[in-house]
Formats: sequence, C-alpha cells, structure tokens
Amino acid sequence: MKWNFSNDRAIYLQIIEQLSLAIVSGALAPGDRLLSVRELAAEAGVNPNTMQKALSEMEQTGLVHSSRTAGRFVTESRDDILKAKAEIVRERTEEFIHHMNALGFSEKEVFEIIKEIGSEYFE
Amino acid sequence: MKWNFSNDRAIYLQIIEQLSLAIVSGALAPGDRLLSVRELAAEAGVNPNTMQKALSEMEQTGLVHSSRTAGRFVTESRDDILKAKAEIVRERTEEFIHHMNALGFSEKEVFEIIKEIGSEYFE
DNA sequence: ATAATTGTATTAGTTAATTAATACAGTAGT
DNA sequence: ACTACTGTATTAATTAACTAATACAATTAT
Repeated sequence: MKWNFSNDRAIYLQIIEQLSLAIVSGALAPGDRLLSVRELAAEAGVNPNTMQKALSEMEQTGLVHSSRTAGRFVTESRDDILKAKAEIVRERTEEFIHHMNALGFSEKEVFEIIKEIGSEYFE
Repeated sequence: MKWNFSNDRAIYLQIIEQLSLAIVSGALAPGDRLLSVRELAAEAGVNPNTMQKALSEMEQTGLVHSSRTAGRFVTESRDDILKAKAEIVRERTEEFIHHMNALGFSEKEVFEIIKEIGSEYFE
C-alpha cells in the first residue's frame, strides 16, 4: 500500500482516511489481514506509535478489528463497509458542493467544470 | 464575517482559506478595507498573533496587502482575484474527482450523486 | 520447549501551533 | 501637539502531535 502525507493535517488522521479509503474501495477485501503495526509504520515512514494510534482509533469505526496476538483484520461485514463508503461519499460530496455553491456556481456550471477538469481522470 | 473552525487543521490555515473564499466569491470587494488584526482576531475568537500570522502569510498570494498604519486591504486587481478563484476551483474539483474516482465511480455516477445530494444546496 | 511475532503500554524528548502579554514606530483625526 | 489606531515584533508558556526507545503478555511456528 502506498502512503501519501501532506503536512497540513495530523498524520494519524491521514492514515485513518487512506486506510478507510483502501477498504471501502475494495483494495483491501473483507477479512484481509493487515500488515503488523511495525510493518505498516515502516511502509508509511512513520513512527510505530503514530501508526498504532491511527489503527487504534480506527477500531471505533468498525472497519478493522484486532485480535491481540494474531494481528489486525479488515471487518468481514460487507454491510459495514458499504455504510462507511456511503458516509464517505456523502461527506466528500457535500463538502465539494458546499464549496462550489459558495463560489457562486450553479449545478449546471459544476457539471461543466467536472467535465472539463475530470477529462484526465474519467477515462 | 462568520468564522468556522474545525480542530483537525491549523487555525491559521483555515483563516487563510476562509478569507480567500470571501474574496474570490465577492463577499469582500476589491479595495475593501479589512478589519484590524485585533478586531478580526476578536471576531474569529482567536489570538491576535494567530490572525496576524494568517494575514501575513496571505500577503504572498497577492489577495491582500497591508499599508503599515492605514490597515489591510483586498487587492484592487480583479484579474488576480479571478486567477485565485480559478486555482481554488481547480484544486477543489481535482481533489473531489480524484476521490470519487478512487471510490470507483464513473463520471456519470458522480453526476447522479451530485444531483441527489446537491438538491439541498442548489436552489 | 522455545524463538519469533503480535498488539499494547510506558516514559521521555522534540517540534509546531496557539495563547498571552507587551512593546514599538508610523499615521490619521482631532 | 496629542490621542488613538495601525501593522509588526518579541519573549514566554501551554498543548498536541510525533518520534524514540523499550517493555510485556499472549500466541503462533518451529
């Protein structure tokens, strides 16, 4: 897994975001075992404590769970994953729309902008 | 002006963002005089030093400039404001599209999602 | 059995953001 | 002249995030 951090937000929050995205996007499958805290920390280039903090906080979302000595796993509940995905979609979309609305763009104009800028992303 | 801060990002960065948005959206007109650092700090509920840091950094963008004892003003250059607006639109849109693409949505699906979630925002 | 790996806990040091409390020099209005 | 206000500078204290270096108890693999 590839990690990408900006310096304008807490790293552990970005870890939670990126790991959640990997799960809800299907890059990590239900029941998949994660790398160990130490391995993930090395992979992401952060301190093990920082990775542990992120993973530990993520337990609350239900997307991952840990079994003491066997490791940490993606939830087996596809339903929970779908719910988390829906929530992320809603949050991101609302934030974007709110912003574009504040900038004075109509829905129609937003579509035009996406068509133009999105031509590089959407094949 | 109404301020709104979350605790997951540095306050001075959020000040820059919100003030920039106010300018490029036209809430603040070219040449408008801003409230003093102390007044803005009181209005936003932050320390004057934090407001000063935000405003001082914002000088670099060219959207505001200060004249030592007279106060601080929005740039008179409508062109600079338009350029800043275009940049903000591009950044926000790319970020959103990138996210939705990572979640597996096509351009068509993104439009559907915006139509549904955006119905509360766009008139 | 025993060696290695797991998540977790603890203590300490560093850095950046924020608040706090002043201070100063220049200008506008009176 | 003088008062009030401007942006700016400085020094200090506090807090949260991050890193560092270990340690431990439980389980898996050999």
